[in-house]
Amino acid sequence: MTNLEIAELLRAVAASYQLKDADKQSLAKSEFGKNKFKIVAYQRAADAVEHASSELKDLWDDKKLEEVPGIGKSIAEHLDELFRTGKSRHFEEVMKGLPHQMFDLMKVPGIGAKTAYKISNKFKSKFKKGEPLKILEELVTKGEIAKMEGFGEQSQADITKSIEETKGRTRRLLLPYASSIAESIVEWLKKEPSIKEAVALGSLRRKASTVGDIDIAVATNNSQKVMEHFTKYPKATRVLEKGDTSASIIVPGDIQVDLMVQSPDSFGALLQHFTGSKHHNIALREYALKKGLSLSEYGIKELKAKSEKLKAFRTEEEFYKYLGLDYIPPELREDSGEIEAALKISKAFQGKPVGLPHLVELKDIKADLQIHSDFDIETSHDLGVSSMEEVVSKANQLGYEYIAFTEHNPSRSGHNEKQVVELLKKKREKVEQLNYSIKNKSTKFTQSRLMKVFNSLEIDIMPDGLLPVPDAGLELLDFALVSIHGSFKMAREEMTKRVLSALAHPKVKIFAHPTARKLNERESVELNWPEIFEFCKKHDKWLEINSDPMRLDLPDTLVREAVKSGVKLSMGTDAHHKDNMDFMQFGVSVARRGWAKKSDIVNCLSLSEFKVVINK
DNA sequence: GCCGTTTTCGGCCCGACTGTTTTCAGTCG
Repeated sequence: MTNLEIAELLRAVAASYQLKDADKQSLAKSEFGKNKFKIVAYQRAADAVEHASSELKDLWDDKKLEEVPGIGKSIAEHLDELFRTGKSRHFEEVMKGLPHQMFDLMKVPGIGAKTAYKISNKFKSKFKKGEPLKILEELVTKGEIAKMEGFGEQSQADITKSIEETKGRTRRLLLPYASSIAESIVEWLKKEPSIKEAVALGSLRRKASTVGDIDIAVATNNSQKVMEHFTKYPKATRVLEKGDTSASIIVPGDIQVDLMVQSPDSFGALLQHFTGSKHHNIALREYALKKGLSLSEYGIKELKAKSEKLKAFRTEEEFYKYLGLDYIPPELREDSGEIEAALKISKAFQGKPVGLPHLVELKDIKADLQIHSDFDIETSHDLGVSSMEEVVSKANQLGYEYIAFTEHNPSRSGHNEKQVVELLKKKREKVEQLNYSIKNKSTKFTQSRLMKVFNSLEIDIMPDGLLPVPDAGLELLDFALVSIHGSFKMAREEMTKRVLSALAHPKVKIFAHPTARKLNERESVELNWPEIFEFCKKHDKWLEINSDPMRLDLPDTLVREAVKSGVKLSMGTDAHHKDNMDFMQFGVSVARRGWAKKSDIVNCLSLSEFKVVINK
């Protein structure tokens, strides 16, 4: 079972408990609502599973299920049974008597447990044949839903539109795409004079690898006007909600855009609230409650004070400060220990330096360590389209001290070993020429800040762990990257062996895009990460953070693990065009989300420092 | 059902919006 399937199962269990609570007739009054927190617990567990960095099955193999926050003894036991026997008697017991189609209906926004139950129960026989969502579509088309008690024409129409939008919205948005949508909406908002500020928040501000919907906060003293203006966004295909302080629209691509407004005086609390994550906010509010404070998007309330006067904040910094916390950068707000770390008093806890890390920033980056030029060495995969000279000039603009050219290795079919070595000789000569020009500040490079171009190569890791380049070819390189480009589906231990065998070569320094995932397209390969980390640390190998927005690989959660293990990271844009070198910002966001500091990243070393570590 | 540097018992975030109700339940973020 995949993590997603398990998460769906846990949500189904949560929904079942919800219905049990609601079933007043079969329960004594004292029983009513007693599952309230169990429901929350199952929902939290579902979220945790969905966002887990490893396959749950692997964690189960290693007996580490309970290490996932949100999974305790009880759920771990049920999952254990599920993995061993293929089912859990407890889950089945809880869901007994409920039409299983209802859990499919709940995937439609606006349909929760109760609505789903009512519909699937009423049309039991119809749902028996065919796909639940198709049947639901038929029902709304025939006008059957509007006839039900508690429903009407409006709710039926909403369901119709939601089904349609669900179909269009199967993928999550990559960061650059989400940013551009948000930018154009912010631009539209700023045309309304009463808007003092408009900022995109949510997962976009936290720089999550993908974005589900777009959240925007506005500071204004005239929310009425803002609501009018926002819902008239020319590209909006539907207005989902429009209230006094918040509204939602749908834009092309079936993407939901949520807006919240607040007065400039209280804008800090709204920024904090709407940036999330949901789990960060819950944890923060629980922490505040213990101090007798209640948090919301409006500000902070003293619970004891009789007046319950609300304290307002202009900025987020003031908001966190009032709680006795250091400012928590948005990238860290995932409820994964950031609140504890931001607690000032804990800084000297047990003599260990805790506290928040000083996260790496884009300006700290002095190099790009994966770039593909158009220099043709008859590669196994796609060549770049910019010349080495164009890349060098772009690197100068970015203020880098050094870069590495990492074209793919010459294809193995079509070349014998001797030919491969010949091609690599050609490339080495070219790089040497380039370095000569840079060093002597030839006319093209008079302003050059860039001091060195490294001769590298991105080499396929063959299924047997061997490299398709002979030693005589590897000798020509300053260092090499290795990466997986085929045979992705391999058992974890076999895959681990494959990778370690390739990494073991002395010329190999970097494991590039280590999980080989492609967002929305391809899942990660399975690897024994603790073993990989241990090997890298022991042998001075580096894990790449590939900054291409469709990869972002290592993923943030694994970056965090790597950093904890003391493994060094290398940043590369994987640029196949000089303009793609701007992707570095996305890689830096991943590094920050993984709590990486400057010292964790080899690209932050100066050229002279880098020259030392590259030969270690 | 989960969780813990004021707790292994006794807590568990806080609010907005809508439709179909006459005062709230359901859903969402």
